[in-house]
Amino acid sequence: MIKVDTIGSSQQGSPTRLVMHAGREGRDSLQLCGHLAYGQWPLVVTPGAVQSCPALAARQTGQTQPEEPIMDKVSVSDVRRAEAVGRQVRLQGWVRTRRDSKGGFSFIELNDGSCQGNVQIVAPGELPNYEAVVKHLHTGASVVVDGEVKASPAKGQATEVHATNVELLGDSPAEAYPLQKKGHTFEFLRTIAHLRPRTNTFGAVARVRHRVSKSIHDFFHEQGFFYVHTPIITASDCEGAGALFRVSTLDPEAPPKVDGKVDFAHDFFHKPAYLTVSGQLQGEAFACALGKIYTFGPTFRAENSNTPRHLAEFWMIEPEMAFFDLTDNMALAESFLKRIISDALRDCAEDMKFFAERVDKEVFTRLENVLSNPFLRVSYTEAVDILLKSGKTWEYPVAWGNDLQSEHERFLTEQHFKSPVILYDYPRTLKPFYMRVNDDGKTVRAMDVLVPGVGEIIGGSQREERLDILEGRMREQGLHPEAYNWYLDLRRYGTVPHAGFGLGLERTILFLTGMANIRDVIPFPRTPGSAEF
RNA sequence: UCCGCGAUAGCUCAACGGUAGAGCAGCCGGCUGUUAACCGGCGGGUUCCUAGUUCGAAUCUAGGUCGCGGAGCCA
Repeated sequence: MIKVDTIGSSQQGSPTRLVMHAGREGRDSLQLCGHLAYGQWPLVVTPGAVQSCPALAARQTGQTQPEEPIMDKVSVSDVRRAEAVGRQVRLQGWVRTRRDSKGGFSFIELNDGSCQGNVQIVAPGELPNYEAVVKHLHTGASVVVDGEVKASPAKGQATEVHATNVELLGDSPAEAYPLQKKGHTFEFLRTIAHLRPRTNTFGAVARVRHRVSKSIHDFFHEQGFFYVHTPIITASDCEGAGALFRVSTLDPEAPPKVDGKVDFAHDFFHKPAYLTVSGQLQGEAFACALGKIYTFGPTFRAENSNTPRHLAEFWMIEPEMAFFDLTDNMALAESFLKRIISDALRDCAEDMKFFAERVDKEVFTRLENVLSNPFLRVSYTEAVDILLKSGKTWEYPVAWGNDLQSEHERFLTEQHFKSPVILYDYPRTLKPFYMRVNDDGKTVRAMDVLVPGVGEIIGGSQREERLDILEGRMREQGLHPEAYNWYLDLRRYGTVPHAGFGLGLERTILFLTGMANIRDVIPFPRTPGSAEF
């Protein structure tokens, strides 16, 4: 008997590298390390498992390996490939559906989340538990299946697994399990957010979301950026953007008071504290030291927004670059978005095909259009001219100095240009203090990237690096420069031109997948009045 | 927060002041290398809550709750 300590393995589908410490007693351990093709290694083990291991015993004693059934623990994704034919495998997953044949056997559609598709298990009537277990497998039940991968004689799949063993791990009573073998509305699935990842759509969303997250890290790493973890709790109540969630350990029933007001000097941080609405200011500090950085983390807005595009808790990516001007910033934003799209199309082909067929027929057209065309650069002033000359009647009036509304942005990107558009140089009165003032004195170096279908997906700017002008802008907006002392230090000591932007992860996933509601592209959405699960 | 729409079987919906139904799924049976399988049968309801109008309310009225869409705020 051998106690397995650790196992390392390479990517599935390629030769497997196993590192195994197998101690017979105490410190008498053996590390095996080598590149072994599938089929050579008859182990189905997990760390901590105690089991007999003839192959390892053979290695230790120099004997040849015994002949016995060879089982590789593999994913559904692996066995659906034609190359898997002939392999003996162990699969673990959840039953999607079962179809019985009076020929005396059953088909089981098995999914383990590794990919969009299921693998068809052929379970013969000869299995000892066929009548008792297999014929009562319900949607949602968890099973272990051993068997041989064979080419499928019927249409619909390249391979199927002929089971030699089917073990039920956890039943899923059909009369109670909410997920049925039929389409459900996203609205209903939101009420069972803990089960919805088991559906086609939400599995696909989760895999695309993972791929996008990885693309973000890959892209920035390759470009020489450093990932900086900016704080989630902030004690500066003056970040400007949006309503804040308060963080406090005071007793809400009886907070300490001074002069009738809550005395935050007795609170955990000795002052009022909040959940972050942006890591940008801290990001600037690190950009002004490391050159190019990005943040990627959760962000919180306490706004009472009830729309398919807003969450109270969402994930945001905020790159910040020293020695970048607005032009550099736009170029980065464009290549960044294009990279995310092309990675997803290449590496999530099956899931993207699902979205195109079942969620949004336009998704490929839209993404390919974005990939193959340069993003247009249009100044705010030009955009206002276009809107004024469009002959359209607007619910909100268009005039230089007015903020652009959803209807204006949608017109520009969806009807007028039919392409992603970067709008830049907005009136200074519309934008926050940290954006760099242009020589005209009227506009600031802001940019918004608008995409068809979603609207604003990126907002950014070149930052104001001149101390006196920055302080003036703060006062202009009713802020106290003293409260931003550390931020102003970045301009007092070795100030540099720099720029950055923010990208909403969930809005990016909406854009990529064609999903319509932001609550359906985050695992457990938090919205006003709703923090279930 | 404002405007609009909605809430009926596990799910999706119908019933438009007069006995609450269908499809799907579930259960049972039949049939089949099946694949959103198909065919037959069966069970399944506090019509969101509270109050009101009425001989009678799923239906009309008022208030509330929750959900969805549009707008604002923004990513």
